[in-house]
Amino acid sequence: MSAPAGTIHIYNTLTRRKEPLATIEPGRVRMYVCGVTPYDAAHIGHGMSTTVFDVIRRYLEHRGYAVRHVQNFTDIDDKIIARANAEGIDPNELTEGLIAQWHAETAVLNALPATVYPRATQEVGPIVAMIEGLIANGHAYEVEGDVYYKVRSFPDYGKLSGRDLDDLLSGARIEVDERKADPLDFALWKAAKPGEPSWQSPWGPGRPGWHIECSAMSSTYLDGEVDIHGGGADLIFPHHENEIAQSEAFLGRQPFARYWVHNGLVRLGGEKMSKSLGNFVRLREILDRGLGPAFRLMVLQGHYRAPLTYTEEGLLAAERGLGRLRAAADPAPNGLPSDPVPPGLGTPAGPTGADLEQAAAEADRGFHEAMDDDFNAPVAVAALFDLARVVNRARAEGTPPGAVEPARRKLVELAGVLGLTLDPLTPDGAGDAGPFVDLLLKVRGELRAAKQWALSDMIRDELAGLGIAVEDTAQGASWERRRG
RNA sequence: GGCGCCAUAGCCAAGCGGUAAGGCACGGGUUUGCAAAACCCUGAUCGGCGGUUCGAAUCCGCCUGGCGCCUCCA
Repeated sequence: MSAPAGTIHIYNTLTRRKEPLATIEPGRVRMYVCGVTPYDAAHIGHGMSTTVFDVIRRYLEHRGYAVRHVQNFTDIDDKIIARANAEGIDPNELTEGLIAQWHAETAVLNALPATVYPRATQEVGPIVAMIEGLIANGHAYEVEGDVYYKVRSFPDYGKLSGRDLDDLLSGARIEVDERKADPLDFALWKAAKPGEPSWQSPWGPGRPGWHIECSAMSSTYLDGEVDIHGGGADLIFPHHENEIAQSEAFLGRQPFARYWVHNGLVRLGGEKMSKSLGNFVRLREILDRGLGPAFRLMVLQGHYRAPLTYTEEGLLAAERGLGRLRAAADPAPNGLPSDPVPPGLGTPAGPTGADLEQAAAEADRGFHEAMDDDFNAPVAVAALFDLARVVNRARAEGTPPGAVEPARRKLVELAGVLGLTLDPLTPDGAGDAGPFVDLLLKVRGELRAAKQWALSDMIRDELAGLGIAVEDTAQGASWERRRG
């Protein structure tokens, strides 16, 4: 095992600086990541966010923290109601299906499941209680069945997004609702319109506003105080700003969350990808092609706070790179058995076991230094590639498998910390065709033995056309299914 | 109009004061019956102009070009 020693530093959107991680409880991290509003299929922006926070969580756990990871579903809102109406189904039916799909897709992405997945519709009690508290302490008011948050009552409003209330007003893109005391006030509770799903409340039937559910759920599931509060950069304003206003006004203390962490947004064609712009790629399109791992690597090769420019070319480049890592991580490359020769003994050629152990130690150190520094995954990944090169070179130069093994294991271990599984592709992916491919290659082996090059090459070319890559080695032919 | 971010080799992308990580692609090799895979070699002075400094891609100013938020959004 590795023995990381440094302190983890995290960039905090609130202070705009990297800060050493100091958790509320030693050895424990309370992490709240804003989940989705399930009204449509997940796109790759959700995939990026999921991957980013999965890696953060995995790394924290790797460093010994017990992470309580809460991720919500905001399963009631205008868009859900509109979509359900359009499809002629109940909103619950819509969200149930999409939430099930979400779980399936994030599992394929190899994201660890959250500790808890609370849903807004199942937390109405705590939500109502919080709104009542905000009215009681003067931070909210009711108007005709709606309840609004009084933005001017919270002096710190704007501290997360760096905004000034008067500047916001001059933005002038806020709809004027004469019933609100201030145009910037936002809804905590919306009175039900005819035909809409609703819950009973002291202000009549209605439903929660957009931001209050996260305040209530983080309070309920993380005892009102959060270590890491995360989400996409597009949530900084107004969502997280409003969450702070609600939670800190309600709890009467601050900070409600210590570290605000935001991932950069996926760009497509030079601009932000989003459902509202209509320029999105569904996550499923990538997963169905078996490129989930490549997607993860693509995300990891950029910094989590920087925007990620998504292109098909970039995804395939990641898949190629992943292939190299997989080759190095393969315990029995090209059919070679990984014999149990002790490291450092009688190495006839190539780097010695000691060389490889040193390379593994260097990779380990580089990896942890990078990840400790605000989860600098691209640098950590570079350490993986460096180690992979050392492993492949050693094999090429004749270092015995046993001497290579420690470095190979280190590669698999570190990749695993990032959620990258480096299993070889060979067995899966071809389904029932596997035995037939084996048979063809057996025949081809006979042809090659007889130097029937034209025929044997034809078999190889035809298989390539079917997406099966054949490689000849000293130990015979191996094959794998190409992804992409 | 307000707030903020970015501009690094063909593409993607780290670095954030001491003389440019990594990935993909391209080209040249080694290996191979030929391939593939793997390995080796090869490429940038960091958008432009000034300034600070012994020293700047890294700090400051201006310019140009992108982008995000201010409205639902991971």
